[in-house]
Amino acid sequence: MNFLNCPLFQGVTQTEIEKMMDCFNGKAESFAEGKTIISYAENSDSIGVLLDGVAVVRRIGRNGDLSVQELLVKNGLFGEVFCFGAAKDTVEVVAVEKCTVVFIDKMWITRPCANACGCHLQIIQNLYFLLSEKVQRLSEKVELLSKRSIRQKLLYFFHRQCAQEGTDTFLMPFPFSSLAEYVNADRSAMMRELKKMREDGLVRINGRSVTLLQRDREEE
Amino acid sequence: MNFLNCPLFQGVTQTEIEKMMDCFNGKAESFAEGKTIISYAENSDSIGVLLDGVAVVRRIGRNGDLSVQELLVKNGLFGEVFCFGAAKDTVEVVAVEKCTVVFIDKMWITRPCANACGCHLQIIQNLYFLLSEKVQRLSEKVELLSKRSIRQKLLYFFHRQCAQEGTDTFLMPFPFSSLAEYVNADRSAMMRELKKMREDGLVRINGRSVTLLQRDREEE
DNA sequence: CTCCGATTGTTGCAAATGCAACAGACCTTT
DNA sequence: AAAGGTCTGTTGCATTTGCAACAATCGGAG
Repeated sequence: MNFLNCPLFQGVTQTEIEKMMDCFNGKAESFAEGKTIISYAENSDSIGVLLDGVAVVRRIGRNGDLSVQELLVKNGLFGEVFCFGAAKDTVEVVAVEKCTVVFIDKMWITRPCANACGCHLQIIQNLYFLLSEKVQRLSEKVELLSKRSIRQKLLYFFHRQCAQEGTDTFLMPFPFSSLAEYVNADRSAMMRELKKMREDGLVRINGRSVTLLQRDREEE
Repeated sequence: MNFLNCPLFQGVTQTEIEKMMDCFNGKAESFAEGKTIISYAENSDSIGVLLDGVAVVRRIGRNGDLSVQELLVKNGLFGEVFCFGAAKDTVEVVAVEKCTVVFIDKMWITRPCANACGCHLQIIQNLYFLLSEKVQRLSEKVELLSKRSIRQKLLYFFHRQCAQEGTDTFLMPFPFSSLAEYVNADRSAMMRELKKMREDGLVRINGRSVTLLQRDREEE
């Protein structure tokens, strides 16, 4: 098992991690496709690391409505949110393909362990960092979704990509069809708007390369 | 200064807190209306507790676009998110009215202090808990905003309220006009939809009391 | 090369939504 | 009682968007 690329263990050496595994008696478990890895209802008592495979986090409301909350891939972390904050409804982590998982007991996180691992604090800090990142991602998405029109949503997204790159041009990280999902709009409607924006001289699009043409301000 | 109602210090006694204040040399500072309490750019080095007053957290993009991220009231916490996760753009906390604030250095949070306060860990845990809650609130909002129609957004909101209460009736916690903002729709459009929903026998509305009439399923 | 699937691009039409404008209800203050 | 504010409720109209259906392009597999 290689933990080095796992964000949760950033800054901790492989040997330290393996030593630590005793503390929270962590052993890798396997789950076949379709199996429920863990279910957070009331009794949420551990978080987990997905060492291999793909899984989804899905929320099940009391009324049976179901929604996919997150997609987990190799090295992904799950349960960090539901372990402490008491979720109102059930959250399940389900294997989409064969998965290998290590669970870490919640208790281990909240107290120094008997062995007084030096890296204990490091991991708590990592956890904190990962949560912060998640909050920021979500805030950003809320802001995007709060834009009233497709055009505003697109501009918001484009500006953000550009800011990240530092230039006024960027390469789409995924196909336009996925962008439509992301901004929560119908694909054809989005394409139509994209065309108008091109005609209005707001953007230039070449394949997956998008260039923002400065001259627009005040999209409040 | 009374810290007892402050979520960050939950589970810690008043005397302990005051003793702790030495550790992170926390002293209350005052800010007049309109003043910037703190600005998180690169150099984010402390979180803060709003002991009194009202403030807003706002994000300023590189392009100058500004958006209010959060409203802080008495006992509110700020900076927990930006302190560690490196924000891409600047975040400011600004006093809306006269504010009293205590800052806690980031260092104090990440390491055990010299005095080895017993409650240190408790506070880190509280912080973690608060972050989890925030993630859940945001996830919920993303889910709501991802509904394609006003009707679906309203149903989602109503179901959620009912689930919380445990009944099929609940009292609106704020005026309908605010609900419109929350679901990110035009108020009149929302009222129109609300009327249709009443006509379709989905809900019954009496003043601020809303009753969900079961018979609907599959709003996917 | 050829076929196939995924992606991009387009269009007509119906439905949903935003916008503006207004009226009545209710509450508090003067 | 009168006045002013906020909240609720309504409606016409223009615009935006979703939906369905289809054409064109591209890239890889055989």
